Amino acid sequence: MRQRLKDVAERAGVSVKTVSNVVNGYVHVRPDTRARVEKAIAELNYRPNLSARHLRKGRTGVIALAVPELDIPYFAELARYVVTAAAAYGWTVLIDQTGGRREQERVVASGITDHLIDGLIFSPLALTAEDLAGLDGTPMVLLGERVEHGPADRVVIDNVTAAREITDHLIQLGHRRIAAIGSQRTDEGASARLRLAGYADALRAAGLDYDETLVAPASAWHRADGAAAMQGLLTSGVRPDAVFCFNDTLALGALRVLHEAGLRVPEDVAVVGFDDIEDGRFSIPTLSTVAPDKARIAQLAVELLANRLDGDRAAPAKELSAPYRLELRESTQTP
Amino acid sequence: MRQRLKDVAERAGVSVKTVSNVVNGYVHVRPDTRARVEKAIAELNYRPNLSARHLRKGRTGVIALAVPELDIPYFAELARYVVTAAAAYGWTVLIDQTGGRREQERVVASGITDHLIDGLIFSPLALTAEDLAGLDGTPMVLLGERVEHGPADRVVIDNVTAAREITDHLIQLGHRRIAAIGSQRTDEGASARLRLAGYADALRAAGLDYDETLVAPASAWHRADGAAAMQGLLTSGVRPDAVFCFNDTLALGALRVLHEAGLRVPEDVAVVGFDDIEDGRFSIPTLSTVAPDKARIAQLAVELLANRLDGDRAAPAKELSAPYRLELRESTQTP
DNA sequence: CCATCGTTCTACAACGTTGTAGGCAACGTT
DNA sequence: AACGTTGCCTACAACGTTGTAGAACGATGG
Repeated sequence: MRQRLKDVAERAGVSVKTVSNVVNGYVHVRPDTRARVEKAIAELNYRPNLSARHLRKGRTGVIALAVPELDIPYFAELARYVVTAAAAYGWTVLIDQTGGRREQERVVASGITDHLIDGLIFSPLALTAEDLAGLDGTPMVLLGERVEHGPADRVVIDNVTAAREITDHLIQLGHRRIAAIGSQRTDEGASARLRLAGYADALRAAGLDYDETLVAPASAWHRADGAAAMQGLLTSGVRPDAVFCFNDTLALGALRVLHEAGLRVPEDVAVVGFDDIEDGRFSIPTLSTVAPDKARIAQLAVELLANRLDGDRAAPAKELSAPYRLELRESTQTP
Repeated sequence: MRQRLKDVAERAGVSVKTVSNVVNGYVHVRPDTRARVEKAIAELNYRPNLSARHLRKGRTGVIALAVPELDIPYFAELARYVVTAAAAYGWTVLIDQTGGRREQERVVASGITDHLIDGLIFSPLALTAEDLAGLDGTPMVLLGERVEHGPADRVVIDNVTAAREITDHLIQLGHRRIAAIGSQRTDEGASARLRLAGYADALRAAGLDYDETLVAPASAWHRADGAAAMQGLLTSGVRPDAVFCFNDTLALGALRVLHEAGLRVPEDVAVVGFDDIEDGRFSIPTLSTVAPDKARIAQLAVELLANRLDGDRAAPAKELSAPYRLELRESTQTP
């Protein structure tokens, strides 16, 4: 059976509250009493009941991270960093998968994990600012640009500038017919919109035309979608000499199709991605990409949450920006 | 502020318990009362406090999944399936990363998530049966062969047979100098030991010698470790005509090194992996592998946990086996 | 018309924890 | 010797929920 404070108290011959004081490190406990209690705790293998503690204190020590899909490497890597960053605050992280579906995201946001968690780090795909309005509950930190002007703290990276820079890298290398893969019609694609904007900026700055036939949509951003989009570009007859994929998994799918078509990367077609997932460091060829500082994103998100929890919950929403850098590898440069 | 049953009760003009009955779908509530209560719930946006409910009922509706690392694609994919399978039971899944460190695994097993979770699905790397003995707490389902004859339910796949079959596939193709990557000296590598045994079995059955110089250890099973091991094999001068990597990420690392060495796959060296992660379906070349039925593994694990929670907690530990199949792709066969 | 029964609802206690208020020694100060 | 102060400890209440016991009510059967 599970042991309670009461069991420990009886065994140590003290009151329940004294045991509680020992467990919580309260100062005014005589050394010998403390020792007796600690002995009893050890003998009974006592563990506090977090639900009861939470009920009393209003804190669980658990935060949630909600992402669209765990088997998208970017989110898996991010999850790892969040878990690490949260550990510094003694927090456990509960990970939620929304599938990117608005309904599920709404449920998460409005607190399916009701009262079980102290706060939420949330990477929404489909959620709107309205869904978030009127939410009074759990403190929340948003990742990415999906919800602008929302009521919650945010951590972002400068997608437009990053996309411009990586596109510019392709231009510097002499590429002129640069395709883009990953645009999205729906208004769900906030990242897609910003990266497309950066891409267009770079072309304009270099005096290149923005050619719609070179822009391939991708409803989701998996390898298979990248493969399909690349296939579409090739069969439609437009012949890009470079491709900017809006994330790395799209790029890996594109690499695969280029390989099957007998085109060499980077000699015939250069390819860049976005996210810097581990796969891209070992793919053939290795993948040039925009590398957001995921550790920093996670750390900032956790810090924002910590401040919100300890500080003023009504303070105006803050927005922090995390750095990124370009990782230039074989897919744009011969070794 | 957060709303409680009491607030709803006052607004609806009924007792607290009646609101509780409505929330829990108790039958004997007059339709008009129920409607009034539901109206009040909606107006106040009431959400039950799970901690309080748990304290009272002894159930949280949360289970934990503990894996070594989330950014190992196999575990990320598995996590996805577990979350899906658990949803069928109305459970939320809390995901824990142990890093494969024994100390952390011990903490998780002995219930760091104390009383917060109803059960635990656990994929240990370093834990021993002794660590688990004497644990009376949370019901647990173990994944994999790490802990044999432990006190908990298990879901496994037949690693030895699977390894034998994929090795045999290489032998059937005419390969004779078949290397293995991923063996482990420490007793932590239960999967490694079993896969190595299957590999040796296949060689023996075909009348081939087991050559120690062809067996490369890998302390962890990341891409970088596979790359290092493959590099080691190549520089040591042994010249395998095929490589069995004990998981897919090792294989992807090996593919990369073979590519850098100018060796063609599968013409010069055939490569197989284990796990069937998504990367292997898009790598260049695509990767032949053993494909464990991850969805089934997750489903069985969740079912075992459900039975344990609802049924006899003292019943003898059960062990279930999940199927697998061979996925033969380009890395062993020219298209 | 009364006893009985089922339905609908309420009051109370309890889950395990911690904050608050307070008691009792032992101590130092006047 | 009387006083306040400090250290150590205990008793009690409360967090929000649900199980149990039972009250009030109307319907049913004899």
